[in-house]
Amino acid sequence: MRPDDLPVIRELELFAGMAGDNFEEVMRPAYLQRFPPQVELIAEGDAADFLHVVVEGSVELFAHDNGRETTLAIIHPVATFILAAVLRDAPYLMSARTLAPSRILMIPSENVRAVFERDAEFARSIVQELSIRYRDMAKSLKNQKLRTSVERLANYLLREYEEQGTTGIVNLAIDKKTLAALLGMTPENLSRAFNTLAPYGVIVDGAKISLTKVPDLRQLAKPNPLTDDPGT
Amino acid sequence: MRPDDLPVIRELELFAGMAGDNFEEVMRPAYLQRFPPQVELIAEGDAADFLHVVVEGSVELFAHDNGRETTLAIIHPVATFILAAVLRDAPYLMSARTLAPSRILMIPSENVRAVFERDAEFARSIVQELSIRYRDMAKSLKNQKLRTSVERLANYLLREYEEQGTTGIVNLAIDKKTLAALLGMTPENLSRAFNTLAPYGVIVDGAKISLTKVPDLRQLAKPNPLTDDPGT
DNA sequence: AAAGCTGTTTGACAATTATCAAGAGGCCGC
DNA sequence: GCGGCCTCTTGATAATTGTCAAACAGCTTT
Repeated sequence: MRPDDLPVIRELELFAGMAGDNFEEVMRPAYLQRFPPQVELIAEGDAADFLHVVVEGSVELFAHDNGRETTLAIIHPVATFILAAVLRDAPYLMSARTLAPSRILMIPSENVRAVFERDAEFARSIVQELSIRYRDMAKSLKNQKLRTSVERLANYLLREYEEQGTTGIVNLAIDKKTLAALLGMTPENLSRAFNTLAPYGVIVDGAKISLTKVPDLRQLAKPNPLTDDPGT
Repeated sequence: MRPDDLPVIRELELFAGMAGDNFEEVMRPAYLQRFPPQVELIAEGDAADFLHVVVEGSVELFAHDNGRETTLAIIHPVATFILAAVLRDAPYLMSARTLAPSRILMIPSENVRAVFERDAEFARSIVQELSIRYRDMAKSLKNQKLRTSVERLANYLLREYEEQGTTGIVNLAIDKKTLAALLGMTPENLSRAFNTLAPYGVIVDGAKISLTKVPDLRQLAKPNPLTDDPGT
């Protein structure tokens, strides 16, 4: 592991409060690895041997059932994934693959659990992280059950619009195919959903989306903090 | 609170391991209240002032968006709900209403958080509970995104079949209307989904469902522990 | 430049799901 | 008993979403 990576990880809310010694102990057996895109890091059903941290790049969490596949979340640096499986020592419910060239920190689960047992501050952080993740998952379920595909796309665009600084341009960081899976629709339908949004000022040019009538779009999307705001 | 209620609550995995003094402290300011059916206990957006425990009866967690409503979970005794909001001191993402006459224990959030800070065993239990809830939510999302409504119904019936002791009879504990909302469909469609399952040995008589061809039903439903098994 | 590949888009069509309207059946109060 | 109310079901229809096939653009490889 590069020495200049540690501080970045230390800044992660999950690790920020823990005692120095314990941080050392968690990190000593960890290793940081570089992966090309489209590498499957974990597969659903596998034992949760490592807590993963996306240090650089991005990771897609997806799952299968019935021969179908869907995307459940996209993880951007710096964040952990599959924390719940690690804490319960249970099989992963999702698979994960890199979307971009990525550097992934892998911490053996037993070390995470060991330090959790004796570092109260770390335990507190874990609870906060888990609560956020639970709530994000609840929001995703509401989004999926209560909205049509066009509404989901509209709200996604508005969220990205805010996160990317409310310039009129939203850059899609992921493939349209992956976006379709994340939004719970087929790529064909995503394409049509973009067309449906054209009268609301949504202009598509590859991965570059212009939003020229944000108020109109907002009226259609009816964004709701209790469904949309991530990380609260 | 009745004296004979405390032991039941103490048995809850969440409270089982905590020190006696701390259990006292959490319970002293708590109160146990009786509610008739269809009482709204909390509303989404409200501040999380109390951790709720269903001691008797049952509670539906539901949410709104866009004028539509959906059911996210049904809570049976003895279990907590809205733990994540309490821990984060954040607004509830879901509303809750009693389905049956119920007794609900309400513990002030600050007491939960206070004891969490100093009882390591309690903290451990909270992490386990949160992890389970997170994973249940992830399973619900997979269920919703990867399956058709008929498949969701078939898997629901098979889960109830197992939980109710694999006699050929499954008793629906909830309204068909509520079941429809839980499974993410309209009541009309639930009715039709039952008809679709008739050739697979599903015979409906009010709330009493007979399953006469479980292997056939299983072949249709293709149940998957990573989507269906609750509480793991 | 041609061929092949991937991602995306479009069209035609089918399956799924929702909506609206109406009716059947059970339950309760009067 | 009767009417009203509720849940549930059924039918007709519409909206939404998915599937299949084809075409195209942007790439890279040869």
